[in-house]
Amino acid sequence: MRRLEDELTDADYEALSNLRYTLRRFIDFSASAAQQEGLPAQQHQALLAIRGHRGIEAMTIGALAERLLIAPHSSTELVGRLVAAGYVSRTADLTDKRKQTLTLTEKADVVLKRLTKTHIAEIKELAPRLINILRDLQRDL
Amino acid sequence: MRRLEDELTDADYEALSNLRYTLRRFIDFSASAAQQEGLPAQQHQALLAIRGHRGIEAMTIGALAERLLIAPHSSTELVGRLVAAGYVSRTADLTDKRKQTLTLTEKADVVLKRLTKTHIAEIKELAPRLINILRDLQRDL
DNA sequence: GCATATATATCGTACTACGACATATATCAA
DNA sequence: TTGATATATGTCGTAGTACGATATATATGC
Repeated sequence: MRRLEDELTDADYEALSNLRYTLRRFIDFSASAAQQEGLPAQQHQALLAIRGHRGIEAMTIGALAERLLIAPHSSTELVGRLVAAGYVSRTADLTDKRKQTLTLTEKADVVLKRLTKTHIAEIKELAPRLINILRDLQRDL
Repeated sequence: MRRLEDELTDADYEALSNLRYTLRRFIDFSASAAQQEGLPAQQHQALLAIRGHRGIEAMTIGALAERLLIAPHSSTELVGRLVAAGYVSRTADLTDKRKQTLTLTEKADVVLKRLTKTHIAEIKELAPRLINILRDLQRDL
């Protein structure tokens, strides 16, 4: 379905712009929902990453950094804020004392549960639209 | 397919966490690509929004703000940076002198074209994975 | 032709990630 | 073991960007 010349059409730019707009709206929705619960967006995502972490080993500062695509020392700071706000407890790993294992507090569980329900509902609305945009872009190039 | 209780399972958190991770990777890819071209991520997205803008009327500061979901005066500042860097020209609208119409410079066209090609290629890779994650989440709740 | 609304602009502030650097613990080779 | 190097986390100052508060110019409606 791709045209022979590898030039871009107005429709290509428009489709990509629409994708960004759709993503932005989701991110904006998410940030607002988190803010209403008193959580900055990054802290919410950290909680989700910790809660959603699957694996034998517990979540650590470094693993969180990888999951959030931030530098390890940025993860340290983020966790510092979460601990200060009472959302996360941090204890030294028994087998490797350099590592800090992270656990959600009851307070975090409650808030995250509410937020997750809201988000899944929002995604139910968003997904069809997003899938269409992605299909359009896939068809191209 | 929803369970009777409206409780969330570990798999729900994990799926949502995976979605965020996937989105982050795309955003990170995009920011890196833009940075390589010397553009901060927000400036890249502004250029895309201007170029991808469809409609009879030209893009303005206010319309850009709406499209990027930022406050009008943040749009002013963003455009200020773009003009300073030679990516955008700003001229007063003839019919409404309050408005500033925005146009991409040749420099911006060249850079944005390269970035857009790269992005469409990346989306071709990303889309199937993202669509699967979205489908999983849709099935739920 | 005044009152109000709209569009854009300016300036100081706050938040957060980063770079540079530091410390503690592990690991590995000799 | 010991020492060298790597890994994990932590600290502090800096920079970038969006915002709030506020200001100005132009439109619009009565």
